[in-house]
Formats: sequence, C-alpha cells, structure tokens
Amino acid sequence: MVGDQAPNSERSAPRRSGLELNERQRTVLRAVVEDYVMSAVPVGSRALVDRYRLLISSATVRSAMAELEALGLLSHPHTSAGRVPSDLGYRVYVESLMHESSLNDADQLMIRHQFSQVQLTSNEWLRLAASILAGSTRSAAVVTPAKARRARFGHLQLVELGDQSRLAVLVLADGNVVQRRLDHAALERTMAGEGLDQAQLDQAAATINADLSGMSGPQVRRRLPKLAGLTAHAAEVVASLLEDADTAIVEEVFTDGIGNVLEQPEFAEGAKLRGVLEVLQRSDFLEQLVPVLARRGGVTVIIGHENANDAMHEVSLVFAPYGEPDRAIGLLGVLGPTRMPYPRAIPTVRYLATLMNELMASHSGETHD
Amino acid sequence: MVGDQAPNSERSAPRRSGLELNERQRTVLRAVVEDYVMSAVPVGSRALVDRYRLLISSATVRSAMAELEALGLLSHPHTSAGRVPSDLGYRVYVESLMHESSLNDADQLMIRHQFSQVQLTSNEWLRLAASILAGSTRSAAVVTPAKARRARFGHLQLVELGDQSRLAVLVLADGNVVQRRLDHAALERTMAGEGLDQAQLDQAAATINADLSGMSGPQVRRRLPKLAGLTAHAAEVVASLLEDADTAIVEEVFTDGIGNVLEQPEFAEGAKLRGVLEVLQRSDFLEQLVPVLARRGGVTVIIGHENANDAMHEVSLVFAPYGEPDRAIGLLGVLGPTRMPYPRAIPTVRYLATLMNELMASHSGETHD
DNA sequence: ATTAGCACTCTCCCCCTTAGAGTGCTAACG
DNA sequence: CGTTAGCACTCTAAGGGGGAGAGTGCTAAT
Repeated sequence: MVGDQAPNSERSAPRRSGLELNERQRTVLRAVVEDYVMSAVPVGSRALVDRYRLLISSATVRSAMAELEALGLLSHPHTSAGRVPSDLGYRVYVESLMHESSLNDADQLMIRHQFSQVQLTSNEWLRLAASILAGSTRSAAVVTPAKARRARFGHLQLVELGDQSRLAVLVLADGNVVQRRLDHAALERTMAGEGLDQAQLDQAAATINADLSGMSGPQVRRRLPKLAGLTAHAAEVVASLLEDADTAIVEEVFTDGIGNVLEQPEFAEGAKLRGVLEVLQRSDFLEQLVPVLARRGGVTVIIGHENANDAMHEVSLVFAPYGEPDRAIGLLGVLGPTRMPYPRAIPTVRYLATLMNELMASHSGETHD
Repeated sequence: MVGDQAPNSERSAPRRSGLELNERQRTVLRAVVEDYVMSAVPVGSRALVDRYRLLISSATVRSAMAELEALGLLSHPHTSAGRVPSDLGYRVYVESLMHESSLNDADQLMIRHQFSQVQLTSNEWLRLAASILAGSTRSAAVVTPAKARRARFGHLQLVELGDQSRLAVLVLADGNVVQRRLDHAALERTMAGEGLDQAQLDQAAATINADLSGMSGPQVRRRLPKLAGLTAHAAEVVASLLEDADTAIVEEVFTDGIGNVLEQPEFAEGAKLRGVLEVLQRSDFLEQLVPVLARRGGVTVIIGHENANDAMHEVSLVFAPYGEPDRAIGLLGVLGPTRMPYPRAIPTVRYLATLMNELMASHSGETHD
C-alpha cells in the first residue's frame, strides 16, 4: 500500500563487483536459499530437483552448485553434506533473486487494526511494533524510540507538586519530554525564593522559554552568564537535562521475540546468543546504526559478517529508520539467523516503518512517560 | 547497612509444616545445596565429605541423604548419580540454613558509586539497577518502574508546540508523567477556540487543575457533565490519559543479563528459556506479582514449582517491591535457575530495593521521558 | 550410632560399524 | 558441447557394545 516498491539499490550494504550469474545459476541459488531457509538442513542436488521440479538432472545441478561455490555464494559444511548459502549468497539472493512479495492487504489491515485497537501512547506503539515484527517474522524484533540527534529546547514547565518540591518538565523540540524533580534546596538556588505559587512559576518559565527556544545543551550553557540571576540555576538544570537527553539517545530499546531466535537450530545452544544480547543491550551498537540507516533510508539488510560487530557475525539484521530526518529518528527492525525469511522480513519492516511515520506525522502524536 | 537483617518470616512464600531436621541433616543439606549451586553437578556422598571436611564418613552422609530424600528435600536423577536439591530443599535452605551474608561494604559502596556516577534520570536508574543486579548475581534481572496502583490526577500543563498542535502533559499524583499531543481538531473541541496563546492555555489548565486534583480516571469521567463547556473535552482527554496509565501499570520492563541465564547448563538448550521470556514480556505476570510482593514486603523468594505459572517451573525468582506503598510501587529482582546463589541474590536485591527507595524518597526524584 | 567393605547399577565416553546422503568424476548421449 | 547416467568415494549421523568411574544401598563389624 505504501512504499513497498523501493528500488533494490536502497537496501544493499556493500557494493558487489560485477557478479554475473547465468539463468541456471540464479535458479539454483534461489532454490538453495529458499530451501535452506525453510528447512535449516544443507540441501543436496537430488533433493533440489525433486522439491523444486527443476527440469534438469541432479548432476547438472551439482555442476551449477560447484560453480556457485567457486564464486563464493555457497559453501560446504563438509565433503558429503549439501550446500549452504554463504553470507554473500544471501546478499545476492536479497538483491536480485528474491521475489519480494509486498505485504498482502490482509496482513496490512491486521497490523493497522492492532494499532487502532488500543488507546496507545507512543511507547506502547513501540512495544506493539516490536511485538508485531517478532510475531510475523519469527525473529527477534528491536525498536528504538524516535529521538532527535541533538536535543533542543522546546518548552519548559515548572509544576508544583503536592509536597515541597517542584517538577521541571522540559518538552524537547522533537516532542519528547524530559523531566526532573527539584528538591527544596535546588529550588531555592533556582528561584531565590520560597513559596512561589503556580502563577509565579509560570512567569519564570515564560521568561526562560522566550530566551532558550531551540537551543541545545551547550548553547544554553554558553548563554548562562548572560542570564538574569533568577534563572541562572534553572538554566543550568535545563542545560543538563538537554545533555542527558543527548547522551541517552537510545535509552530504551524495545525488544521482543528473542524466544523465536532461541528456537532456531543455529541457536539451540543458547549461549551463542549471549554475545548478541549483550551487544544489543549494553553497547552503543544501535546508536551508531541510527545515522547510517538514516542516511541510506529505506530498509537496510546486514547479513552475517557484513556486520561490523564480531558478536553479530552469525545473525542478520533487517532494519529501517522511521521518523523525520530533521526532527526525530528511530530505528526498527528484526534480528535473526542469517538463514532468515528475507522476503517476509523486508516488506514487514518497511511497512511498519511507514506506519510509524504515519502515526508520528499525522494527527495524534502521543507520548507516554 | 540498611535493612539487611530482615526476619526470615519475611521471605518465605509457602508456610512449611513442622519439618524438623537434626543437626547432621541440616549440615548435609546445606552442603549439598551449596555444592550443587556452585558446580551444577549432582553431588555424591564421597565428594561431600572431601570438599566440606565433614568429620563423618561417606556412609553416614549417605544415610543422611537417604533421610533427606525421604523428606522430599533431595532427589536422585537416577540410581547412581549424586543428589540434587528439590525445590523444597532449596526452600528449607533459604529459610533456615543459609548464611546470608549481608552485602559487604565494598559492594555497597561500589553500587552507590555507580548510581552517583551519572546524571541519572529515573528510567536510567532502573536500567542501572537491572544491570547491577544482573552483574552481581549472574542471573537475569528484572526491574519495573514504580507506578501507583491507580493513577490519580496531579497537575496538567498545556504546552504550545512549534506547529499547530498542543501537548497535554499530565503529571500524576505519583510523580509519573503522561502526555498526549492534541491535533488541531481535538484542540478545537477542547478549547472551542483557536490561536490561544500560552497564557490562555495556562489559564485553562489552572481551571482544570483546581477542579480535578487527586481524581482517578473514572472520577474525572463522572465529573464530566458538571464541567463548564470549555473544559469538557479536555477533561475527557485527562480521563483517558489516567485510564491509559492505569491499564499500563507495568508498561516497560527493564531486563538485563538474560545471557547469564543462557549460560547456565540447565538452559544450555536455549529453547527452554523461551517460555520464561514470553511470560516475562507479554503477560501480566509481573503486574500480578506487584500487589502480592507489596503486601509481603521485603524480599520474596519463589522457587521452581512454587511459581504459579507453568513456564516458570524451572526458575526461581528473588524479588522485592520498592517505592512507597501508598504512592508508587515498583518491582525489582532476579530470575535464574532454581540452582541460584540465594545467599548472594537475596541481600543484593534487598539492598537495591532500599537504595531505590532512598533515591525515590530523598532529594532528586527525577524522571525522564 | 557409625563406619568399612562390597556388590550392584547406572551413566558417560570412546570406538566401531553401518546406512545413507551427497559429492565429484568420467564416460556416454542427443 | 552441454547434459546426463553411473559409480566410486567421503563423510556424517545413528546405533551398539564394552569398559571406566562414580555413586548407591546394604550388611556386618566396630
């Protein structure tokens, strides 16, 4: 329905050198990939002609396989097993062999329905997106919230809480919200006065708002000396809030369907996933991915060793950015073994990215805690 | 340092019938549990006397083991393997055999240091808490944000965004924040007027705030008819925001260290964790745990089959609530195989719970997005 | 009551064998 | 000359003995 026919150039990570396959090789490679993705069992020449009703003999398939292996597209676990696609083999498949079925209308409707079903706030969108991705690709899904690369001041509100403290709520230019409770001591430093009522707080906030609109943390900090005494510490608070928001771009990552991956035979030995989970959870891996994917746009597929991170050498990523390039960018996608159902994963990821775009751009952009 | 000597009664889930062990049985059971927790290998009588320098012979240990097995505290994988503690065996160990070393000062300091290190917002506290729990117990950690059982109105702010829309930021009585962007259409219904400037918005908010303070979603909704026309739709928005907050009590769950569990031999076959992960992520499992743990207070240990949920029959939970019972309650704890280092996990969980309490209660209660 | 001794049981591991799948090569075929 | 049938070869996976070792339970002696 939306953006499902992206050009191939959009999704390839590395540029391939002129790798020209004849029709038979293409057919065989496609069949090997698809069979192996289904069965997880190395596929032999005989099985291939049987299952795919190829009109050639197994011997012919064998020689084609040998050619593909020489090209580095297939590999041999050992002499007498079937063939398995190499990372490069998957790459060729994804770029020029795959029949990429755009997500059918029923699926699209079903997904849309799930989103419309609930009174959702944006973090729940993320959770739901992850859940849908995981469910319909049988892989692990990862969704990060959309945040601006550099946090900018939007609007500050000072709120009186029940007790002595105040809450500083800072709406960023990208629509996200950062907040901090100010205790009594901090408040005195900020306001140089006690017992301020809400009207006075609003007054103070108005001053700040007029002054700092659109600024980043460092800018606010540079501006500090020039501010009237009243708001100096408040500006300090604002600056540190903005800087917090900067450093924690991908603060929360929503994942789902890790169990799906654990079920795959390549990860039957659970410890193999350990490194992947750690990279996902702890490092700035996703954060570094944001600008890369944002620049490329559309769906990016990263297969096995194409992945820079060692821990990720046995998995593939199918990811897309969403959001508005100049405002807030988030990531969403799936992670699974290289033996991944790309023709399913890619349109699903693409569709969800466009859907998230719609949701963000159009009317009710809600956010929750 | 704080609250580390809780009475035993505080942490047992089921009440045990009078199960009286003599000194030798206690010693043997303790040794079996501790050895098995360390090694993951069924422990034999001979190995036990060797490793623990028991002053009795292996034959004596054997008969003690047979007694313990008759009592249901130990079990036998098969005739000629060593003994393994049963769930009940762990239970007895946890309740009356364990030497629970309170977290030593160095560890406490180290943890405190990590919290003081960063300019943290509350969700990052949660993440950090999970990370520390996972790291120091070598299990999976789970932390949920502290939320009030029933969301109550605290303070509403209407914020003008750059474009045509406004943002409704609702600070709940428990200090959490819910927000929703109001598009143009919604805004007209709300305010019956366009081009309202910030001052007018503040005015409108003030009216609402005076009226709805402390109310729950349904209460707001009941009050709707009595409100002046101007704020009717705004109140509707408030009500639905409150109800959203209600239904999504445990909206975000921070987990860490799943890889630790995958490394344990009992979960070497990764798929065994699948059910557990699903329960944790999808169901209301944790949500149901909140009131139970809150009522019990302190650290609760749930071992294997004590767990109501079938998927959890092979894991143990060591959890504690944190927060203030009447305001906001959250959960934190670890999940691992029943073969868990309880004497380490329990004090760690307890310490982190008290630490989170301190952080929440005392000066800078910050919250972020 | 405790312990030494001993027969017995069971798993684990190693090794061997076999069956089966799949390959690569060669020679025949259209 | 590309394609195919045939065949020898290779390698794995699965199954079937043995030990070896660990551990038990029982009994008799202390």
